[in-house]
Amino acid sequence: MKPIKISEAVVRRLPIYLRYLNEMSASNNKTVSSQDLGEKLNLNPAQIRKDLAYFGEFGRKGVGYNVDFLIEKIRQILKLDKTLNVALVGTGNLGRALSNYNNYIKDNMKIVAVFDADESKRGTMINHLTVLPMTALEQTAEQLDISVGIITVPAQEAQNVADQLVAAGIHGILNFAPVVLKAPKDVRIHTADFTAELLSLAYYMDHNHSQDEGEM
Amino acid sequence: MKPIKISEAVVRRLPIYLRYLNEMSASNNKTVSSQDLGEKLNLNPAQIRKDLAYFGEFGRKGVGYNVDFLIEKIRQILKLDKTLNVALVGTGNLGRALSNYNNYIKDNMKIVAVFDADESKRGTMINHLTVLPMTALEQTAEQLDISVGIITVPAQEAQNVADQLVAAGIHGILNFAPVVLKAPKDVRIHTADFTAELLSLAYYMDHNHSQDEGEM
DNA sequence: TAGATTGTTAATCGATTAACAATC
DNA sequence: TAGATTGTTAATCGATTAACAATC
Repeated sequence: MKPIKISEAVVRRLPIYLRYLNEMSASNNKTVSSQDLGEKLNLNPAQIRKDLAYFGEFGRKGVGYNVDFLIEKIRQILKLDKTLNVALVGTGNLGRALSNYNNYIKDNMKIVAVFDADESKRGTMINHLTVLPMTALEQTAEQLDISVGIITVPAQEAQNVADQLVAAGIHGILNFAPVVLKAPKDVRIHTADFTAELLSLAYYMDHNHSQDEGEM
Repeated sequence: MKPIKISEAVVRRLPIYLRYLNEMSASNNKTVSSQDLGEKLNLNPAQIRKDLAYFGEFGRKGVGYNVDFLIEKIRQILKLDKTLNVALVGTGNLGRALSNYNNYIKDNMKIVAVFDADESKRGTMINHLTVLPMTALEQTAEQLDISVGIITVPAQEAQNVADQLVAAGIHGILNFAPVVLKAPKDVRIHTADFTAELLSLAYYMDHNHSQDEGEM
C-alpha cells in the first residue's frame, strides 16, 4: 500500500523493541506506552511511536500499545512469523558458541547446517549437526531452503566464503569476520564487528572529556 | 586545541580504516588515497577525508596518505598506543571464544582477568588465566589497572554484572548480552548485539523489493 | 606543466525530537 | 469530564556528499 521507504535505523530498532516486549509479555504486562519503552530502552518516545507508525496504527490513544498485539505485529514485520533456515560456516570457537545460541534465537531463525573448509573437521558433530564440507554448500542450501548464512571463519577466508554463499543462492549474511565484504547489492550483509566495537571503545577511555563533563 | 566534538559515527569508522591500513602495510603499500580506501571499505572518499581531517592534516595533496604514518595517527587517536587492560565476565562458550581472540586483538587491548559467578567454574583455566569469583572483581580491577569490561553472561545477569563493573571503577563496557544496560553517563557502553543483527536481517529476506530492484 | 588528490566549505539528505490535535 | 497517550506534522539537528580551490 504505502510505498514509504523504511530506513535501516528503524529496522535495527525493531528487534530491540521485540525483545523487551517479550520480557513484558512473560511477566504478564498487558499494555505499554512509548514512554515506558523509551525509558527502558534509552530511546526517545517520539521516535518509538514514529518507528511503529511506519507500519500501521498499533496503539490506542490515551492507552498505549497492547503488548501481545505489538509483538505479533513486529514479528510479522521482521518476517519472524515464518522460519528462516540458516547455514553456519566456520566451526572455530565462535562458530561453536553461536550454534549453541541456536535455541536462544529460537525466534524462528534456525541453524540447519554447519560447514567447515577444514577437512579434518568433516563429520564432527556440532550441536546435533554434522559438519559438512564446503563442496556440499550449494546442494544443501537448496535442499534445506537456506536463505541466511553466518560467517565465522578467519578474516582472510571470509570473502571467499561469502562468494560461495552468494553462489549458493543465499541472500542474507551475518558476518563475524573483521573485514568488509563485497557482494551483489541484492545480498544483504550485516556485520557483527565486535573487534571494531572494542577498539572504538578505547577512544572513550580516560578522556579528560574537555570541559563539558557534568560529573556529580 | 580544537574543541570540535567528534561524532560517534566517525569514531566507529576509525578501527575499520585502521584494519585495512594494517593489511596494506603488511603487503608493503606505502601510500593510499581516500579513493582507494573508499572502494575497499564501501565508503564515500569525501567522508573518509573529512573523518581524518577532524584530527589533523594527515595527507598530502596530489599524493594521498602515507600508510604507516596514518596507522600511527589512528592508533594515537584511538589510544591504542598504550595497552588497555580488559576483564572478561562470563566463561560460557562465547566468553571462551572471545578470550581466544585475545591474541587477535593484540592491538593493545588485553584480557588480563576472567570472572564467573558460577562457583563451579572457579579456578578453571581459560587461555592461561584462572577464572576468578566475582568477589575478586573490585580488587583485581584496581591491582591490574583494568579499565574495560566485556560481558558475556546471560541476559538476566548482565545488568547486575554491569553494576559490579561500574562499582569496580570500570569506564568502558563491551556488552554481548541481548539487553539494554543502564549505567552512569561517564561509563561508555558498546553493545555487540548480534541477535538483533540477525533478526533485522530477516526483514530484508525475500522482500519483493517493490518495483525498484534492478536484477539482472 | 599537467594530473592527482587533499582539506574544507556549501549543499543535500536523512534522522531525531518537539509539539500538539485527535481521541481513548 | 479530566488525564493520558497516540499518530503525525513541523522544527531541529546531525551526518553525508558534492564541489572545488589549494597544492603536491
